[in-house]
Amino acid sequence: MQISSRFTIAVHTLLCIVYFDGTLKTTSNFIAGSVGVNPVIIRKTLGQLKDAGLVSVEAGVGGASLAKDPASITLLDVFRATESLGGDTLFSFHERPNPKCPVGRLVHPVLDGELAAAQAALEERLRQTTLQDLIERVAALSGPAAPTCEEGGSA
Amino acid sequence: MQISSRFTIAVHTLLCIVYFDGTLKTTSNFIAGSVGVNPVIIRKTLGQLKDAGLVSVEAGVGGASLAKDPASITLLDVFRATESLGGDTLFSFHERPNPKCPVGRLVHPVLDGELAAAQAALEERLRQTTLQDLIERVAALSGPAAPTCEEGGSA
DNA sequence: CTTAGTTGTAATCATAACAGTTACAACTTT
DNA sequence: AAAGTTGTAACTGTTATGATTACAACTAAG
Repeated sequence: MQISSRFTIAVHTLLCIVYFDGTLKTTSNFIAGSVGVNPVIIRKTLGQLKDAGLVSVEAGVGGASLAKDPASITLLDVFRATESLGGDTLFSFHERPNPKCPVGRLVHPVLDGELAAAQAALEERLRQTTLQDLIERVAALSGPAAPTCEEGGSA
Repeated sequence: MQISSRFTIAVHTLLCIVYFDGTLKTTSNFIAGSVGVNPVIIRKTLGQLKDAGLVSVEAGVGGASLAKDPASITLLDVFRATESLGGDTLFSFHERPNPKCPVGRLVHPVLDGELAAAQAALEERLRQTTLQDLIERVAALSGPAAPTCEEGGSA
């Protein structure tokens, strides 16, 4: 089972907001055109990012902007904002191990720590990359051209 | 989105096979009683573990046994055997980033490496724990009592 | 004040994955 | 031949995802 695309959609959304900052109004429709998904998906994503304190969205007029320094937003922040594990761990566990069996009784004590450590390793790696890192790579690769974006490119 | 419970079910299955080795025949029905799931789920899990070369299953007579030294089976082996990402990565990516947009064009080159690194960190941590490690903890916690298992404990 | 554009959210729909369950052919030992 | 087991197919129910439509609330511009 894969981790949902909400995470990469959210990163893409943030990159749009930063990349086009000051030149274009980043509405949900515009971002949806760059990401290639329905605008409602972007609105929900922006809602999650807003709840996490990463962006602020202009009601009515439209357009989103960063609420924090891009150097202080890590991929882990985005991951946690969008992959709502909400109290749950990344790994799901079968729910009814038999308490009358030694293995069933001990599988949680024996395995939980390992699963938590693996999740922690993933999250630690995500924490090492910031939005600033990513936007610098985009800027380096996209060159000095003015930031523009034709919508409806591949639908 | 969580990683499916197939992984922990498979680990539980392997622990049963090792723990009851030589004392009880570990059929899919028996293992299902310890894990707390339907026997067909165990058969499918055993099929995946067999395909990965981790266990061998006796057709007809019933019962499964390890095909390798427990010290040489890591959680990563089990993870790859059961979470059939089959060519795919752990993170799923939105499928239609707009190639006419700089961000849409560069989101893959910029982000793919980070996602791969995060997945590698998770897998590297899983690789550090062997089935031998886990079974030793079970043995230590379960004490010297003879290995038995009453089925149907919590269903 | 009206209009246009946008956000936030609800409601539906289709699809896919998962897990439970039943059923049954094929196989092995007794 | 009989009993027990595996491997697999088929069907069901549940959950998550993503697409889509619709609409009330909001803001700025004219």
